[in-house]
Amino acid sequence: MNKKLDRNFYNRPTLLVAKELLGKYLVVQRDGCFLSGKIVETEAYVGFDDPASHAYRGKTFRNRVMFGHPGYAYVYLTYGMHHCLNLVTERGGYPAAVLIRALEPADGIELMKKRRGCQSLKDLTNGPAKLCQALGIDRNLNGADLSSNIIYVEDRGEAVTKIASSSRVGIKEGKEKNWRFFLPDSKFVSR
DNA sequence: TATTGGATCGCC
DNA sequence: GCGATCCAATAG
Repeated sequence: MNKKLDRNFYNRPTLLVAKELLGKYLVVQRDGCFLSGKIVETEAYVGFDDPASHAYRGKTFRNRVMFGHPGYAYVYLTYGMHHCLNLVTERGGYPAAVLIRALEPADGIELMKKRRGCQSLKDLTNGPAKLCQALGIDRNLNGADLSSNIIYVEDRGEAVTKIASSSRVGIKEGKEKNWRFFLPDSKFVSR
């Protein structure tokens, strides 16, 4: 019943992918551990003219994965200590990705609690850096293929009824774009 | 080569 | 509200 999202899913307009990722499950399995969570919050970063995007000033060593083919993970370090996970969308050569901002923990909750040093279910994965820490996502997964068995997103057949949008979080420019999408009824949305 | 500030978090 | 702590992008 669970269906892994393939490259065709990611090779579409980023805003559409960002919305359709809501309600799907992010899975990370390594070292005999199976971790997953339902995606409840995303943000889109699109093209050459989006001042909030890492790609705005052109291709660099850090952001090169964003310029590559769809269906790969772009993981970067921010504030010198936190990792953030993006899923690359749209055609090769066009920089676009969806930032995964929050999950509802599903599988492997005990390991997530241990890694986060936190017992509260609500605070385990309700932020982009928190979910990376909980699932053990770091720059070793930068460029990872989302059609692999290490990291991927799957559809578990759950219907999404309500989606809300707002300005993106933590950026200075590009605030006029409502490119943050979330499930308004979820307790696991950030902030 | 030096400086600055960031798609954050957790504690004060 | 603020410090932690690395790296990329700027300025010089």
